[in-house]
Parts: sequence; C-alpha cells; structure tokens
Amino acid sequence: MFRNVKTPSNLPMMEREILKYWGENEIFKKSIDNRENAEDFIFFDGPPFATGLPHYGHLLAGTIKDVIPRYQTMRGKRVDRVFGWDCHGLPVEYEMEKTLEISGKKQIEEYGIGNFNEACRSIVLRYTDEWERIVTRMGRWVDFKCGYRTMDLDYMESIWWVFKQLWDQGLVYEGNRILPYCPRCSTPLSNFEANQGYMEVADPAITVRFRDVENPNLFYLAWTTTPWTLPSNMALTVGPDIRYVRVRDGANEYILAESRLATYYSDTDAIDVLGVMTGAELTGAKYQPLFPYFANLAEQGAFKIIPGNHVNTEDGTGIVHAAPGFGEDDAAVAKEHNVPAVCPIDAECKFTSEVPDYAGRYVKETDKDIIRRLKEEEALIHRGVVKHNYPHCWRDDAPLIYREVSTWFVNIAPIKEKMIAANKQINWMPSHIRDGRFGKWLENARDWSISRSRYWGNPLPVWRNEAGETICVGSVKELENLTGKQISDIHKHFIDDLEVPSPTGGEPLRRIPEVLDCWFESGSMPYAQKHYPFENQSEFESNFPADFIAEGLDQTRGWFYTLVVLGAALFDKPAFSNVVVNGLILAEDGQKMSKRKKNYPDPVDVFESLGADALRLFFLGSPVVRGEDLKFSEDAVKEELRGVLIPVWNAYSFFVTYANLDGWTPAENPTPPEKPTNSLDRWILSSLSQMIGEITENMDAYNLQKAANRFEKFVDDLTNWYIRRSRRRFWKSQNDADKKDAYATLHFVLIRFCQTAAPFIPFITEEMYRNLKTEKMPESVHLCDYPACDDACRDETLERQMELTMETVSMGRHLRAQRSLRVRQPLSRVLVVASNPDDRRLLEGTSEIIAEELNVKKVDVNEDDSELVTLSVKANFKSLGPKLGKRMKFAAAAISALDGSGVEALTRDGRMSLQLPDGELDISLDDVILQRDERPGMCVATNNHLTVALDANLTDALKKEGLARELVSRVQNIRKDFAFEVSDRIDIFYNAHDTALRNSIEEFGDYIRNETLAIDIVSNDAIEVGGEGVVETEINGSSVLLNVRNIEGVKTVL
RNA sequence: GGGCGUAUAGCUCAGCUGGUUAGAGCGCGUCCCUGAUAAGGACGAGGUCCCCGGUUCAAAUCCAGGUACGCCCA
Repeated sequence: MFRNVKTPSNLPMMEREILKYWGENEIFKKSIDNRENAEDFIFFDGPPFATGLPHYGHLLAGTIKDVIPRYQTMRGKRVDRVFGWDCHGLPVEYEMEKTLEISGKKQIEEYGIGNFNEACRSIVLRYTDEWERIVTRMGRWVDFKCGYRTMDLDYMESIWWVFKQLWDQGLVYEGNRILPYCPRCSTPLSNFEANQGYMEVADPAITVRFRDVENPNLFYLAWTTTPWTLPSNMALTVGPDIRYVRVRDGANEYILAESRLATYYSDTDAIDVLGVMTGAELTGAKYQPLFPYFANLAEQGAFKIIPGNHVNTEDGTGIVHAAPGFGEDDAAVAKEHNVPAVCPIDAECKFTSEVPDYAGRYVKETDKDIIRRLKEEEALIHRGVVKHNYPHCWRDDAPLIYREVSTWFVNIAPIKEKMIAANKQINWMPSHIRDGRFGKWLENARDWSISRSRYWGNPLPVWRNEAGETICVGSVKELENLTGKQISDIHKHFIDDLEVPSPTGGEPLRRIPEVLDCWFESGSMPYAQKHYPFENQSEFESNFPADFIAEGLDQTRGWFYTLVVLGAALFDKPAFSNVVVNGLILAEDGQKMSKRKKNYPDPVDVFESLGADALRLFFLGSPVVRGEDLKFSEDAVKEELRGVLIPVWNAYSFFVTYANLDGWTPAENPTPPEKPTNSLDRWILSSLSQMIGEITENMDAYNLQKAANRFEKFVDDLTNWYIRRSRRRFWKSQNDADKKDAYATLHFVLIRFCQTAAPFIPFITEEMYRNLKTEKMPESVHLCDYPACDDACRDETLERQMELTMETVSMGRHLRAQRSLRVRQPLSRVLVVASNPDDRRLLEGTSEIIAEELNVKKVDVNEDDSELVTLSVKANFKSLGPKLGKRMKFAAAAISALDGSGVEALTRDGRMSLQLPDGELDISLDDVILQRDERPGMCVATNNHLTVALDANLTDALKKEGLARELVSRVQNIRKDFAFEVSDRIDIFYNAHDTALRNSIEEFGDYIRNETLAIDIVSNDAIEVGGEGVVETEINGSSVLLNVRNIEGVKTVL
C-alpha cells in the first residue's frame, strides 16, 4: 500500500516536513558519505558578508550552487560543500561605528583598537543563524558547521602564506596612488566602491588667474571645482593641440582656449585678440604660485606649463590646474614632466601644518575662505556653481576626496599573461563573459591595491624599521620564532606591539599599520579554507582548481577576479574550471529591489505561500542563470506550480489512488514492463528517455535554463496524453496484463521523473519518491544515482506516430468546433489522408485512439486527398537556392505560377521542365513544397502533411447514442458534486419527458450503468424539482430531473 | 566617454549552423471537454522580429552605423 495522497496538496507544509526528515536522518551527510571513494567534484563557495540577511540575489546564487552539486552527487561524484563567511572589512567596522556611535579613525583609536576589533568580532556572526535557516529552507544543502570564517587563525595564517608567496615573487610593492578616499572612514575605497555612491551635487566652480613669471601683466586662466586643491597647485596643464588665444583685458592680458572665449566674454567681437597659439607652444612657460606654502618647489620643477592629453574644452578654460597630489591625470602628467607632488592633508583630510593658514580644517570647508582670499588678492576671475555627479562614500555619504595615498599593491604586469592564459581555460556560462566582460577587464587590469588603513582585517605581515630593513612573515610559527612570543591570534591588536629584532643589530622592526582588503581574503579562499599549506596539502592539491563556482555578474571585478589573480600568481592555473554567472534580480516593476519602496515580497513569505521548489524552478528556468536581468514576479513563480508541480503531483495522486484501490504493489526493483503491448506505455517510456537525455546533456553543459524548462513538456506528455489516454486501463475491472503494464509503467515513470528532477525541485520529488519507492531502494531520492538515458527505450518511430496522432486529433477537434459538433456526439467517420506511406501506416496503428478521441465510429486512412484539398506549389528555397543563385527569383515565380494541371504533372512525373526568362530549368519534386488548401464547403482541415476530413452527417442512431453520453456526463458531474468516492455504486432515478432520451436510456442502459457505476437506472415520474438530491438538468433542449443515490456500503470491486 | 550585454505578441520568453505561413506560456475573447487534475483542449484577436544601411538568390538570424535599456569601467 502507498500512503494516501492529499489533493490539492499543501506544498509549503510538505516542504517543511521534508526538511525535518532530511535533518533527522542526515540525508545530506549520507549523500556525501555514500560517495566515499568516488571521484571528487570540487565546489568553492564565495563568502557573503553577514551584515544583513540574505536577499533574492543570494537565494538565486544559492539555488545554482545547490542544483549543480546535487546533480553531480547523483551522477556519482563526491561533492563537499562548505559555507564561508566574510568576516572582516569595512562593512563590519561601519556597523560597529554606528553601534558604538563613534566615527572616524581618531575616535576608534581613542576607543581602543583592541576593544573595537573585539566588538567587531562579536557582531560578525550575529545573522548567521538566520542565514542558515533561510538557506536551509530554500532546500540548499551546504555544510555550515565546517564552514570557513576569514577571521579564524588558520584562515588568516594561510592568507599570510599567500601574501608571502607574492612577496617572494617580488610582486608586492608600496606605492602612492590617487584613490578615492573617504575622510570619515579614513581609508581609500576601491573604485568599485566609489562607483556605488555617485550623487548629483553642486560644487563651486571658479576661474583663477596665474601670473606669468616673465610678464607680470600676462595671466593664464584656469578653472577648478575644488578650490581647496589650489594651495597644492604644482603646474598648469594645456592640451598640446588645443588652440589658445591671448586677449587684452584692460591693462592685463589673458591666455585661454579659443573655443572657451565666449564663456568669459559676452561680446567676442569687441575682444582684442593679440595672438593665437597651440598648447604645445605654451609649454614650458613659468608662472608665480598662488600661495606661498610650496613656493620653494619651483626649484624642483613646479609652477610651469606642461602638456596633457586629458585636457579638454568642454568646460573651464582649456587650462587645467594640476594638483598632482589630488588628481590621477594630474599625477600622471606631473610625473612625466618632473613636476613634484604635495599632499598636505592628514588622514581625516584636514590640512596639515604645511598649509598653516588652514591647518586642522577639513579641506572641503576651506573652499569659501580660499575663494574669499583669492578674490582679495585679485586672482579670482569668475565664480560659479556647477552641478555634477560626484562619488560619495556608500556607507556614510561623505564626498570622496581623490588624494594620494600610500598603499600596498600587487604588481599585475608580470602575471598578466598567466591570468589571461588561465582565463582561457575557464568555461564561462554565459560564454561571452570569458572574452567579453571578464577578458577585457583582465587585459586592462591595473595593479591591485590590497591594503586598507583600517583595523578589523588581516594585518599585512610586514615588519620594518626606519633603516628600511623589511621582513615578510609567512606563518604564525615564523612570527613566534622571530619574536619569541606565543601567538594565538594575529589580529592587529595582538601583533602590532610585537617587535622583530633587526637581523643586522639595528633598530627593531615594527609592523606596518595596514590590514589586507577583504577581497584579498576571499580570493585566497581555495587555500585558506583548507589551511593550506600548513594542513591538508595533498587534499588541497588534488582539489584545485574547483570544478564549479557560481556567483553574480557583479563578481567579475570581485571574487572571480581575485580568484584568478591569485590562482595564476601562485599556481599558474585557473582557480575554477566552470562558472555559472547569474544576472541581477530586479523588482517586478523593473526597478532595483528596494527595502524602502517595498517593491518585492519577502523571500520567506514566498517559501511559505508558493514553496521553495516553485521559486527554485522559476529561477533556474529563467534567463537570470545566463547572466541576464530578471524581473521577479510572484505570478511567474505560480506559473511553475501550474505548469509542472501541480500536474505532476496530480499524476502522482492519481497513481496512488488507483494503485491502492487495486492493491497493486511494485516489484522489489521496479522496472518498466519488458515489452509492453500498449503503445502508450512504450511511448511514455520513450518520452521519458528523451527528457533524461536532454536534461543530462544540458546539465553537463551548465545550461541550467534549458534543463529546468524541459520538465514542462514531459509533464504535459504524461498528464495530458499518457494518463488521460490510459485512465480506463487503470479503472477497468479486469486485472489483466495491460492493467499491470499500465501500473508498472506509470510507477516507473514517476520514480524516474523524481530522480531526474530531484536536483531542481528537491522537496516534491523527495515526497513522491519516498512514497513510491520499494524497500530495496535508497531511502531518499537524493541518494539515488541519476537516471541514465536509456537508448533502448527510445523509439523515434513511436514518437512520430504519437505526434501524428495528436495532430490528427487536434485537427479533428478543430473541425468539430467549426461545425459546433460537441465531442460527446458520436460521428460516423473521419478520413485521414497522408501522402507519406510511413505516416499512413503509423496512423492506421493508432486509429483506435483517434476514433476514441474524436468519438467517431470509423477511421479511414487514405492516400489520395485530391477531392478534399487543392494543391499548389512554391519553391523550396533551401534546395534550389544554392543551385540557382541569382536565377532563384525567376524559378520561384515560375513555380508559384504553376496551375492545377502543372502541379498534377509534376507530382505525377516527379519532375518537369520550366521556361525561365534566361533559359530552361529542370526541377524535381524535391525542389518544390506542396501546399494544400481545403476545398470550400468540405469539413476538412490540413496542415500540409496531413489532411483530416470529418463526416458531419448525423443519423438517428448517432443522435441517440449522443443522448446517452450526455446523460452519463450529467451523472458523473453529480457524483463529483456530491463528493462520492470514485468506487461508490449508485442508483439513478430519472424523470424525463423527451421520448428520444427515454429511448436512448433504454437502448444504452448497459453502457450508462457501466460508465457511472450505477446498479439501476430507473424512470420515476415522482421525482420533483426541489426533492432531496434531485438535480434538474437539460439535455438537448429538454428538461431532465435526476436523482442519483449513493448505495451505502456498496463499492465496486476492481 | 569606453567596454560588455539585451531589444521578437499586451506580459514573460523560445527561435540550432541564414531558407520564405516567426513559436510557447500567461493574459484577453468565443466555444468545447472532464470522475487524475488549484485542470485540459480548440479557435480568435494581437508582430514594420528596435531603426538605418550593407553582404546574399534569400536576413529575426551575418556585418557596419545608430537608438533605447541594464551592468561595469572612466
């Protein structure tokens, strides 16, 4: 006996019970232990920050990270899956600053770095329970217990090892770079971070004049939106090819770009232009500094005009004020022309004592004073405001300051070729990312900035002294040996006080203050999660690179990149072989999902209303698994229910219902019947094999979308053809071979379906499987082997046969609809015409199905449809095109022009000769496509390879039978409305005046009783409208009263 | 400004290496069927396959340019 199945089902509740079962029986663990000696399939999991709860992006990536490992497990691999947590970094520090109500490095240091770091440590894992709950609820199997954490000593030590590898290769250097820098966080941001915070702001835009050294009446006009950088001005940059003019203005002369004149002078005609020159000609001229602070740097090459290709004339004066300490372009041209750089601001972007007038003040706040001073000194020419997009810190909205910072870099140039070569070996899904977005990024990769001037991170293991002696430490042991101290934690507050004696007896070495950027930590995950090389050496080496990873498109510059850099630098290998890149999930309105706008439903609510299976299938079948955007829609998730989950559940429920009624039990090792006589059985087994083959193929190619969408077609085949066609086989009373075949087939097909779909929809398949399986089979569907595509079960001729049959039936129904002939009304005959003899043979084989589906007495299959349709032809472009080339147009016209006799001659002889304007052309039957058109007035439909004609004549006998079928239909509906059991026996009492109907009941009494499980059908004129259990209905325009009574305790015996 | 991607029915998306009636699901309308089914079926309306050139006998498909949207970079 199978456990009885509830329909409709409550899928979310069922899912929760499955979760309980998995938990109590450790199925996940068993699925790995089962494959103890099997080949490994290596999966790396990218660590999320746990500063918030998982959103759809995480659930989507999580679904992909689940379906592939589940699939590979069933394919016989051992797939370890451990979770990871990104514990360090600014997001955590920022959370902590908010909690502690402090801000900035100064306050953190006052609070105490040790206190601060321990506070960070205490909060990073606060959401992990919630994460685990949600990730588990979505059906993802991943090991949380053994998961790695980037703040653990072992993990951190491996990172030191990674760093040391780079160090020893000479790839690590300290350098100055202009980076966006947050004054509140006192740290540079990656460009990636800076990009997240562009906002439109209004900034001052001033034009100032710089006095030429040689000619005190000559000035260069420069424009800037950052007045506070003017004290750090070191040069003026001009575009070498830009035309500049020298104009008279009162007693003074100004130089600016010709095309910018109109901005500064409203009446350009009245200007006295003294000369025109290119930027190249201006180069080398010297000017007087605006401020005295760095005047002495003139000796070192400051305060001169230099050329720069970044100069444009879109705004400003065409002359750019260069502050090489605060602008990337400025820094580059300054370096090229030996202009010094200054950066007189501190960690919080306040002026240092080098600029005594503004010392201690935040630079942006000095703009006004500087402008006022310039005005007083008559250096200010124009003052305005400009609105532009400017980057802000994504955490605290502070405007970022581009400034020179000292940072540690990984030199990319020496390893770039390795990185590019590694990338070539990676299979990207979608494939265009390899040479597109990611490949282009690699080609243009710049040196990787890996340090942060922060606290809660993995310290850079570099010790040095004033004399420049430097040691890079590669392990905890090494540090212990160097310092003579026992070390249990290598966070900043544990090791910053440790001094390393100088190897030459000089000053002791102290650690540099920076910590590593958390991207360095996540990129080191392949090594650090195994504490390589300190432990698990051979295990790591056989497990690298990963077979598979999956993350979002945003990781192109993130995790994907850092994995590739380190994999290439350390092992000259890609860190992963296959990667599925998912796109962005947007809200249904196409906007970004926004908590504030509440434009999307909570994921947990979706689990509990529609179920995780439905959500998973929705994700997996959508273009988002190919890196494209997806608009999230609850209705689309419901579609998955309607299209796959509910129909398959109903099929399952149908099977269980009848198998239990029949007392049918499967063999110990369920197999399909050896040689089922019923072609439906062979057909659904063939269809099943086809599905398994296609899904396997697509899964092996990481084409999740195609694989996930393949179930729907099979479910349609199963429910709307196989089961619908087979219903009577299950409920007929003879327990014959055909019935046994039907049960064995459906049982087998359902189990195979569960096994095939298990990685995608792990809950419903588990539930069904657990009920359908036999003692001998594995306890969980997820412990089964993935079904092999059984070619022996494929029967393409049979598939073709069924397709033809369905087409015929569909056309027949179309004809019935056209003539308003309901299917319950039997008709005498349908004629099916197929020109292909194989097709005719196949159709003859299924004529019984066609007769039943179309409710006709007789099916004739013929060759000749000339009475039903007219033939015309058109050119077969595919066959003629390559042969004819330019003559194709003539041929197409000539072929279309063939009249009835021409077509007849061609079909008769198989070939003919045509007269084209440029000569003769011989064509054969293959060179044309025959088109059929229904002859008017006939009850005919054609689709070019089939023609179906219906005999629409109704005889009295047919009408009578139609009435009986109408009555059966009414009674069945009543049974259903009254919620009788399928097997309940009934008595039917009726009151009808229509003699035709009475005669029909008389004649077809046996049929009616048989169909409705009625024991008696009795005419009873005493039945009245309103009587208990009396239903009034109408058959063919005349009223009938029916009283259907359930005979207590009497059931049919199947 | 640069790179990458996308653009096909009202909506969500298929459409293999170019081949002449461009498909599916949902939604809408009409009709039908039903004792597995919170279903199913038939028919209908709805398309300048984003635009403009080019290659070709033939372009939704290939190439160049453009437009819009998205992501990334500057």
